[in-house]
Amino acid sequence: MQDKYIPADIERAAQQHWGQTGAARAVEDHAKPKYYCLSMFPYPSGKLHMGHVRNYTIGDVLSRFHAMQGYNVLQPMGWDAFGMPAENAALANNVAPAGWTYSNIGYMKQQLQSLGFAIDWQREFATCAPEYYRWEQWLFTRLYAKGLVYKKLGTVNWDPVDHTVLANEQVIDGRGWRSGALIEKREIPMYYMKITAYAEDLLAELDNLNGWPEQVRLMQKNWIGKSTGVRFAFPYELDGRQEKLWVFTTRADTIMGVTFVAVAAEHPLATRAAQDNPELAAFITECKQGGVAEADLATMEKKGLPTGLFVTHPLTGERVEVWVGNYVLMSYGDGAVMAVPAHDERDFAFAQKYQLPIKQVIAADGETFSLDGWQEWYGDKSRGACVNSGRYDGLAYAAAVDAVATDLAAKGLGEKKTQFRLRDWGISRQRYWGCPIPIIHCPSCGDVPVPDEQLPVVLPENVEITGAGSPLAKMPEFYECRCPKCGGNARRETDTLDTFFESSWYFLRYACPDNATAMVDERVGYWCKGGIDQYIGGIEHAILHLLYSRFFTKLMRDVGLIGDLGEPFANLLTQGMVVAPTFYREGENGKKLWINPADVDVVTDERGRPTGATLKADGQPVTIGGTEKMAKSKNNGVDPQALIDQYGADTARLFIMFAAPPDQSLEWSDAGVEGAFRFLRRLWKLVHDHVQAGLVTACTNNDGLSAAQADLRRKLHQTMGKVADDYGRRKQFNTAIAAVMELLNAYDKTHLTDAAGRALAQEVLESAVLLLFPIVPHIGQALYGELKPGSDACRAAFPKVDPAALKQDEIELVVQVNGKLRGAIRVPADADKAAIEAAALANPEAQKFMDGKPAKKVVVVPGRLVNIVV
RNA sequence: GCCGGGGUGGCGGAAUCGGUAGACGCAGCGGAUUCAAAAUCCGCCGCCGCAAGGUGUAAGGGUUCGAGUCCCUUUCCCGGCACCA
Repeated sequence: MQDKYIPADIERAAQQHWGQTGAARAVEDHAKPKYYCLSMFPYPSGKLHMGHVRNYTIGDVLSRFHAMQGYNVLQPMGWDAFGMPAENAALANNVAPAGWTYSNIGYMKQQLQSLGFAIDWQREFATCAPEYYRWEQWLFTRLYAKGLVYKKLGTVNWDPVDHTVLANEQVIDGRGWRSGALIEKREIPMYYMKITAYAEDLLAELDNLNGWPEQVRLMQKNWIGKSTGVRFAFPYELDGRQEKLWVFTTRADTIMGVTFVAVAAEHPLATRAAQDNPELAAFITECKQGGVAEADLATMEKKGLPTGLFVTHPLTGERVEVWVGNYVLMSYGDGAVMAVPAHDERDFAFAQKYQLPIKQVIAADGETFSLDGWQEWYGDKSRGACVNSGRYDGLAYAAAVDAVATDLAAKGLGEKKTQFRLRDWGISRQRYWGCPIPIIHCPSCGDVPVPDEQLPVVLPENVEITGAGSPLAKMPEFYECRCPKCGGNARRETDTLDTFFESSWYFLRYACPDNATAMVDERVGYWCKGGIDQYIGGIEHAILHLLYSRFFTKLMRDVGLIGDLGEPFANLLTQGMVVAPTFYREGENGKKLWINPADVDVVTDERGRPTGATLKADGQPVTIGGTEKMAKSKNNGVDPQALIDQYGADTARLFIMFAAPPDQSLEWSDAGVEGAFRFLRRLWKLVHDHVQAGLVTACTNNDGLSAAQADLRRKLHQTMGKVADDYGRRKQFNTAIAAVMELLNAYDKTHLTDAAGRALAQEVLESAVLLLFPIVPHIGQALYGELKPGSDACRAAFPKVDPAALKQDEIELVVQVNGKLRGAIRVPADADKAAIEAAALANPEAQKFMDGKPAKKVVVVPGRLVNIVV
């Protein structure tokens, strides 16, 4: 056996061995329980980042652990290959998006392989391949036929200089990222998926997702946002016609406090009023400035302007003024809201700003209403009852809502309604590098889906990217076509699909990536039965990707593609972000140039806090930004390759698993990598020294062991139990590693040179190597082969606890006086409460702090402590 | 702004069901080994205090025999907000 741990050699050998034995190949086998372990597939951005290493190491640990437990494991990998960065790279470096993407895939695949993940590479695919995306085009046409895909106007960010639609990410402080132009909202026709038709289902099934973190279920629940309220109308007469202005409210109990209504700038009433009101027209134009991101809309200053139009209060008959408010969203509900300034915080601020009337209609016991400032209780529907509300006076929330709804219904002006915050999913993108939408626009037949025999609509790969408009719209050879229905000249849709489309079903395709005649087949039934056993990915996907994937599973069920699989992901582990500091300098026109942390020296004060930073290249200061998730856009990614090259894959894997529990965000620092490497070298040396002294048969019971040796064997079997629990139930790997470190510390301190000790040493080392094998498989493969010549760690079972080894005659209990730790006692493991109490009271340390006073109470916590209260 | 999560030594973190705060590791300090260095090994290591002891889990309050853990308030940081993936 080599006396030195040389990672490069053993990692090459181990990977070669796994390749030759097909160790990671997954084949359907009904004799074994299956374990489908899925990690979110990467976007091929160029090279792996730390988040990938973390994500895929977690997946590999769980895969290998379950394989050792006897499961038939599938761990696939692929590429989420469509997306905006490829177009940006094309612009910046004058390379074709396809070529750029495929070369990134090549590099990143080799990086993943060098990390030794047990991935079944035969199932690999990239979503930009026509063999993949043809099936989503096929599905699109089915959904279109069912009305689950439809067309309507949607609002986008429009760059008036580059004449192009921008993503929210490309709008910075209201300006286009390249042109610097002020962004405008623009309405264009887009295709939408009717996810709202499944809102009730998507909400209800959250309750059954016991394998999901509570926080993710809660976020999805709030995102779907079911609320029950009342949809009702304010009648009005305009241009000689009787009309109705519809609004939705969850606070119908406050309807008598309505002092104005507010509509969105895009609302037809606002458009009509602006016709003869130049000031209002100017305000509406102003409202159209800026991007469409909700965070921007919600944080901007609330502004409004009266339209000069009035509507009639449906219950009081009073005239109510209509305002245009920049905070009212056309996309939510009817694009109009009733305003009750007394009982809605936003309306309160708005009314104060514009001196609009505020009418109190709810009173709570012991509280005084005042216009001096907003108080929490004004808007609390769980408190108080109606006042100043005529026949509703004295009614509390629920009763008042019922009474108001009944009265509105009697007048034909409203009814109770369930509303969702969830909106339909806009899937059209005015971009090149995506899956073409399979629609043909015919002047006489309208929108016609592309027939199956003409699928796939292949995305041309050699195009010129200019950053202004979609390249496809400039390619007649792409868009000129014949109508499938009438055969006349027609134009192909040039928009592409949102890339979330690809990632909403890829996990099913892994079961049957080679099927050229169908989207999915019966193998999905084997691997996905009861849901994918473990899904692992970043917490940033907690809402959109996971919700869309759940939605797609239901769509595919309803199109008859798969049986009722239920939810796609039975167990979900949301890993925390790998975050790193950001650094930048401001270029011309205030544009931020992001600088990689590796190129920066941070200056800290004596307490270790950063006080400034300089660029290594020129020694000049750079600005310190926030600590954010590692991302290309902020250039704060740390390349794991240097780590792998210097220390090997096992050290990289061990270090990132040891640094923090998986669901916690991890602030990147490479301090401590050395320690991970040192631990592996120490493990190597322990095994080496033992092997040099001669292999023996591992001990299987406590016969002949000294007391100290029995302690070590107990520690070993406790550790086995702890590590299995950490891997299997808790999914907390840092504590599993710490437990094995403790075990080896104890091993070092125990005298093991006699025959019984040597057998115990063999047992400890064999077990420790297998306990760590899921995390550091290369060194595990090598060391297990040395400890048991001719064996293969890949086929070894996970160590099993011997209950006999855990037995203990005497235990130690802590003694507290008034909750403060004062001493310790040793008692027989089976001592009863009275005996423990007596021993604790007799403890000299305890007596000292009892100060001669009698015990008022003695609390005995079995196996832990005794608390004496005086 | 709204929704979700988090804050524990110099640092990463542990404490799993309300029961010994700081496991394990990093950094640091002292020592052994060495011609020297690297590597390795042994010891120390929250803060105050000579010690006895006191004190300490973002801040403030509460519940409890007992609170890092439960409740309330405040504060800072992170993720998401529908066209980044």
